[in-house]
Amino acid sequence: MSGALPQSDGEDANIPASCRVCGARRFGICKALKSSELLRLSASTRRRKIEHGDTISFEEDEVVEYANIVEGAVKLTKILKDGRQQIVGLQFAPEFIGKPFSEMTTVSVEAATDVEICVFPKAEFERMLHQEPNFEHRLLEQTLTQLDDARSWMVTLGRKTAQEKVASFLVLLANNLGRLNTSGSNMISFTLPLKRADIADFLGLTIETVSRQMTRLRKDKLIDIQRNLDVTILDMRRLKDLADGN
Amino acid sequence: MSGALPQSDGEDANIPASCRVCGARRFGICKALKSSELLRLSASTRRRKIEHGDTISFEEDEVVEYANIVEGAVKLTKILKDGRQQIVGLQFAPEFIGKPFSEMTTVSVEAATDVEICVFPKAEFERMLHQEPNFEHRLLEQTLTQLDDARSWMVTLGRKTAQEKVASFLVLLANNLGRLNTSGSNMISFTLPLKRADIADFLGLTIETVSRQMTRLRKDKLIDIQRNLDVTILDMRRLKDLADGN
DNA sequence: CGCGAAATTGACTATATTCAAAGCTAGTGG
DNA sequence: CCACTAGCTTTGAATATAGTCAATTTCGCG
Repeated sequence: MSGALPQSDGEDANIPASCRVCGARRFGICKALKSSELLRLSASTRRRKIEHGDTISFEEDEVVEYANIVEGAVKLTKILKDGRQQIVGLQFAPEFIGKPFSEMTTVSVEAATDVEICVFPKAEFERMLHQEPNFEHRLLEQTLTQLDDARSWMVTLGRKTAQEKVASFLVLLANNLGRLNTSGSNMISFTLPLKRADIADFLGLTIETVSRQMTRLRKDKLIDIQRNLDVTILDMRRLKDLADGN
Repeated sequence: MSGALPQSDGEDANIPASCRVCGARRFGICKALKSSELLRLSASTRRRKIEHGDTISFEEDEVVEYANIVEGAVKLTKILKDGRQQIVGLQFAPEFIGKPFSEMTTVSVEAATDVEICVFPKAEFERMLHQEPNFEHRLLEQTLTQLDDARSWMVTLGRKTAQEKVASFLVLLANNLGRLNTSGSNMISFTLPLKRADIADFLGLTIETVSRQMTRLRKDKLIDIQRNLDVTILDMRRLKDLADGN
């Protein structure tokens, strides 16, 4: 059946059905795989849906599988013994989740929105990495990007004011989730994938401080918020300047 | 000549002389190279000494070469336009410096101590990565470790008090530079590779706050400091607990 | 409509910053 | 060898920013 139909995108007709619409195949690590390899890997993968708020794996869990995010956003968190928490990363489709070549994870992974992931068993994934240098190369590139992101965020955590932190957060989301507003102007809209408590944990602030800064940005006409979670950025230029400390 | 002598460590006698005593060969990315490959790579490398305080490469420089740290410690920094600065990483021998597969760097690299590095030209290094999957694998492992380190430090920056930050910094140094004190007790000593201003930039604090917390740790008999830069940790257990927020 | 969770707002407090002054330390030259 | 300087570091006092605690308001959902 698949062989008879013309492929709209001109790609190999043999790629697995579940991969065909998967962003990870086009922009994630699976891009490095040939169709035959994709087919083989997909034989041992499975899709899993995770509800918003559920934990995918706990800090210091044993590593037993890896995954690509197919849909949604996840947060990576670390906690101190007394409960203080820090979100150390937000990841969106089609990024890779997991800590290859390790026995233990060092972060908790939690679904920030409703999430769909494509799960690889540890052994099969690592075999694939070993056999296909391009695959590992791709993973290296993603890891380098994540390292860059982490270091940029360190500047936010260490050196920015509460106001600048909140602005930085909104700019980050706009870049990852933002859609041009239907009104046709250059306003950008998105739905917050995190509640205030999580935003606070991401920014190293308290809920109250986040709330106050949001209010201030609203009063300054940089953003608009509807029902606590739908954000419209009214002036991206000024918001970016604020985020960058100008 | 080299062939006639028995090798004390039983290793291939053909490794380049400069690599023979280099920590990167045993613990860094060069560990992944066979002696023939090491020989080839070393043909295009050169050693360079950099004085404490000198900048090795600037943020947003074009990437033209990579390097291994042979001796000493370097700091990776990012700055905001108004001059606020954040150190986003400290690296010690035999770690790798550089941003592979990129046009531009995203951090400044500066010698924290007097430093010796082993420089690879961009093209040759990337060719080696491409030809030798083990080499790239090793780089991936180092990058994953750096990502982990960065994320751990994000907790320090976002969620710890000034006191805990300074304790965390001292524990970090003890792990990387510490030597058991000559007195034979379980005290650990090292020389600070950073002055107060840099420590402040690493911890997201001011000079004065760092100084006050150091004084407090000294008064609490957790550490001792001689001549502003020689630190002895008197009670590692308590210092670690403090750093971890217990 | 009414309930519980989440977010906002207000008043007060604490922690770290800022500004200012004085103390060390290492290196230089008399 | 000592005095002097320049650059760091420490210390102190006042201030500001974000945190804490508490009260309301808003939102989402049965």
